[in-house]
Amino acid sequence: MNKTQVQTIADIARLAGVSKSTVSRALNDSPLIGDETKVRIRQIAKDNNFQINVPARRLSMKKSSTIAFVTHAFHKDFSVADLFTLEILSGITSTLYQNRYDLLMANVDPFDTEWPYQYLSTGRADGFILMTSTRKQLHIRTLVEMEAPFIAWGVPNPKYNYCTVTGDNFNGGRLATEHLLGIGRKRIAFMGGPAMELEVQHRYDGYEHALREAGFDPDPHLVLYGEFCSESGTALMNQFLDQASDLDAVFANSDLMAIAAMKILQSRGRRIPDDVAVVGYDNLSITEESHPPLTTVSQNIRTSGIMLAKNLLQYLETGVVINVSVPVDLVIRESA
Amino acid sequence: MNKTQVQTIADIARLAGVSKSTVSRALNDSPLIGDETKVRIRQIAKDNNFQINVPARRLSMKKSSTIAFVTHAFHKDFSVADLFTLEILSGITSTLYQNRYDLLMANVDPFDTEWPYQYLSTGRADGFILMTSTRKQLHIRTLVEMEAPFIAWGVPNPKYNYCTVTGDNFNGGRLATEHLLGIGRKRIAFMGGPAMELEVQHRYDGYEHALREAGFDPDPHLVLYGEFCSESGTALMNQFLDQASDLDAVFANSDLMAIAAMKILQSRGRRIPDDVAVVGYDNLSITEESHPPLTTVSQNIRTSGIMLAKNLLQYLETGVVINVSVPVDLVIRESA
DNA sequence: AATGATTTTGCAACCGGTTGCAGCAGGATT
DNA sequence: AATCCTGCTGCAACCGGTTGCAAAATCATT
Repeated sequence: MNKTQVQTIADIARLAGVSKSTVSRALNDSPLIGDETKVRIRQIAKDNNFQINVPARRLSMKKSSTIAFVTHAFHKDFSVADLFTLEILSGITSTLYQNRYDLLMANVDPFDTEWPYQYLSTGRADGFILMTSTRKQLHIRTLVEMEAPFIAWGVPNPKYNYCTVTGDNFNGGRLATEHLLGIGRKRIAFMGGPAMELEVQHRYDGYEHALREAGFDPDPHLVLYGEFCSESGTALMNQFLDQASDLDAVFANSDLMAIAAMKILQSRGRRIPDDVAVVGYDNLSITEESHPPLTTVSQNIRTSGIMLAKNLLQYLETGVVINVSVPVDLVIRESA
Repeated sequence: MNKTQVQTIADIARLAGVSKSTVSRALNDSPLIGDETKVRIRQIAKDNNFQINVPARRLSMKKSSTIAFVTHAFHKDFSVADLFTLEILSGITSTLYQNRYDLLMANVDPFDTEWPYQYLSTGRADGFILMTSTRKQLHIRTLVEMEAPFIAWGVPNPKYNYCTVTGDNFNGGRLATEHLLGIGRKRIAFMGGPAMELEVQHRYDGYEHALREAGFDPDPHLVLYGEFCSESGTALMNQFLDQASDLDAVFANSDLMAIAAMKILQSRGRRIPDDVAVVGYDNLSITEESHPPLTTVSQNIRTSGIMLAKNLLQYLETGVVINVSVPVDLVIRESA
């Protein structure tokens, strides 16, 4: 494809009248090579559109410079439910690109516990960004026991020591609830994600904290748990309306849940935010276009993506485990 | 990470009492190796969780077994506008996985025309799946002139010979329009994507054909062009209502446009489908949850993803250029 | 001019897998 | 018994880049 005859360091060496090792060192900016030689060699490489052979380099360096992005696509197709995953990819891909790393999409069978070997032992990836929620704890245990380098989105499992990036869930719960209280709502429903998830628990803690600070006791009839998806939003909103029809606000643990909830509310004759104010979570791009546009807790998705990539590369380099809690903000639109 | 001492073919060779070449041939099922030897070596490899070193293999084979997925993330973050790209990834990743290929996410500066070298000349990727619509024709020209292996989603540019997968756009336009005519609509708006895109032109052709078959002339006031995104859907719907308020149906060139259009219709007092029937395009996962659920032309996204991957691998192997038109179906929900 | 120190560059082995060709062992044929 | 043929396995070179250590070149000092 590159029609010139210059394809290897040996070719450049021939043109420059030096040895391969000199060319390699010059291109890698080694202090062992004199400046005049270095400049001359680099100019020859540039003039000939020379590109280093990456498999050869990876072999000799014993390093793939590739990160595997672990999703659930193996057992369930991508859909709007994965919009958070898509949006966080922007920060990840751009950061890895800047650090000259590749990002590969890892298909992982959720019932397979040997899959990291297929990436690490083969030299296809140096580490993993764990994004899937399908059997996440199993994957985390697998990776930890295998001492495989990885970082996960979400609250760290206190049983293990590994890198994570999460949003400030407590504060998110608090901000959302304070806002709803601040606009005069009193019967605020907590539409939770999976109850076993720590971030859901922390968001509940923030919600409860804000209520108590305002002199309210949480009402168990106003607390339901599901999944972070539209279907749950629909089901839980219907259930809320059946068991606590006097609710005047909903704090949903995801935008998808919130938007689905709004549709149910509207279809059952409630006006948003007049009759029921709604707050979501994440600040996905769809929130600007929802009907009405959704007030939501922003997880600073791009920043979180950047942190996921940066901290994994940091871990690969230094072995230092970092757990980051990214600040959240409340983005006020029309639904609350 | 793999704590056993067995990490290379040389290690397996030592355990089996044979040479490296015998092990390599046995693992690769070469007919030169006797069955008894082959079985024995494979058992040893399995017992020791042996994994071949992929950089070494790629170096010696001069083949990366990696496909680069070209998106626009370099200059614009991922958002719901990229939901089609996300959903088509499922078919792509699973097909590449089955064929033992990796998929890497390629960040490409839309103003850069040298980017394929960074993947091909370096041996990081064997070919590209071109998904971005940002400066797509420039990328196509770049790849063609460079004789780089690639496949693109969309109608082929007749100036060049390269692999493509597209939906049957003419038929899609026809099906949507026939359906609207069949439920008694007469003033059907065509909400087009970018006017210069061939698939948009073909969808218009199908729309026009269906109208003429039913004895109608297309009304220029009922035809507007924009982009395949929500913002365009909003703007064009407003414009339609201003210039052709008597329209009784809309055929939008994407689900995102259609859903945005429905919101505008509803906000201006029109009932869907009573007053205005709406048909979208793609059959993204959000169409099930739109309000009302959207009738849409399905592009069989998963099948299209599978074809993209399969046909690129076929091209890499045989050099045969394949242009595929995937059949579309009309998925009838509540909006029309 | 000789010697020592420093700087610069080259040699060649290695990273791990693949494979063309040679060599060996065993069986068949003369 | 000798020879030939076939099947099986091993040798070692290669793929392209990196780098420890040695050698060569240059500069400074005596």
